[in-house]
Amino acid sequence: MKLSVKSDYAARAVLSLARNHSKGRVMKVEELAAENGIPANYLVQILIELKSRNIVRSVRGKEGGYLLARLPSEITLGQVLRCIHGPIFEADAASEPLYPPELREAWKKVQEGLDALTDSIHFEKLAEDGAAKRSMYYI
Amino acid sequence: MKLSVKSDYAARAVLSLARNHSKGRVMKVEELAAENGIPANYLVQILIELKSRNIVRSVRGKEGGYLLARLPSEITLGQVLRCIHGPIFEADAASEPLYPPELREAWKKVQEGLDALTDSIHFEKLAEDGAAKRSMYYI
DNA sequence: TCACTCTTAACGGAGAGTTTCACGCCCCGG
DNA sequence: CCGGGGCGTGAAACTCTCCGTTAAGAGTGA
Repeated sequence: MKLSVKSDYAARAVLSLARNHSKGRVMKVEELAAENGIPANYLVQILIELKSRNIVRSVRGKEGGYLLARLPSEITLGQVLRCIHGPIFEADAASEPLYPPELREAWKKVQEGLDALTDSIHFEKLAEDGAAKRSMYYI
Repeated sequence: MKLSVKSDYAARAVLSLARNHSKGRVMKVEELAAENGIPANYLVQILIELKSRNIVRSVRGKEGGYLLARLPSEITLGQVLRCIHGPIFEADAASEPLYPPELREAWKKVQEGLDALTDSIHFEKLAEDGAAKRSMYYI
């Protein structure tokens, strides 16, 4: 099972926005794309999905761009992943009537555990970690 | 992110084998396939992968078939998933030099957590749960 | 030898994921 | 009020993995 590029792009974009959140600066799509090596036109679609889930916010017109819709401490990796991929561990065959119930429960348990795990990682911490690591080079 | 049918098939097949493990009975591919609604010819490929990872064992010739290679208590859902899918949460872009290290670590943390979670579910328990649930209908 | 089973490799359709393109819309400054 | 610079949206093209099928090979017991 591979983490799709799309959710990786989404996570990187949100991280970039989290870094600039304290400055209150809006970031253009081009900026986000160049900074993370993401195709700009693809990133637009991702940002729209993130916006519909109230993770980012957009400002139109000249001087427009994107910023976080909420505090970095309120945005988790799990929210971003579920926004892009829906339920993270979904066995669609599990709805069949003759499907072994014990397995269905096992999948559900994994799903819930994964949700809890990814929701424990929020972007405030990620942005801080990145800043700390980067500042070490200046000591 | 969807659980692929392939790993679902694998889990169901191993579960069937776990149920019959105490009886020491071998199961033919056709049997496993019919019992779980899996295309037989596809299941063969899955069983071969499971065999190469020492999860199941095969007996050739007439009266041949498949059985577990180890005790049901020693086989976990995580082993089956990793056998089919490799590392469960792999961000291949994470090896790029300019990739944010804090994100790379976050993915790693998720991966390790998921491995621990899926390895905590072994097939002995699953088979018991299924048997208990089925016996309730006979009370 | 024959019947039965697993073993292995190769093929192709279907569908999702990725990327690009074109055009419409909205807001601000002049 | 109008035009440029940004976002918004949908659709087409392309790639690639997944899923399933087919067919020929090889081991085992009767």
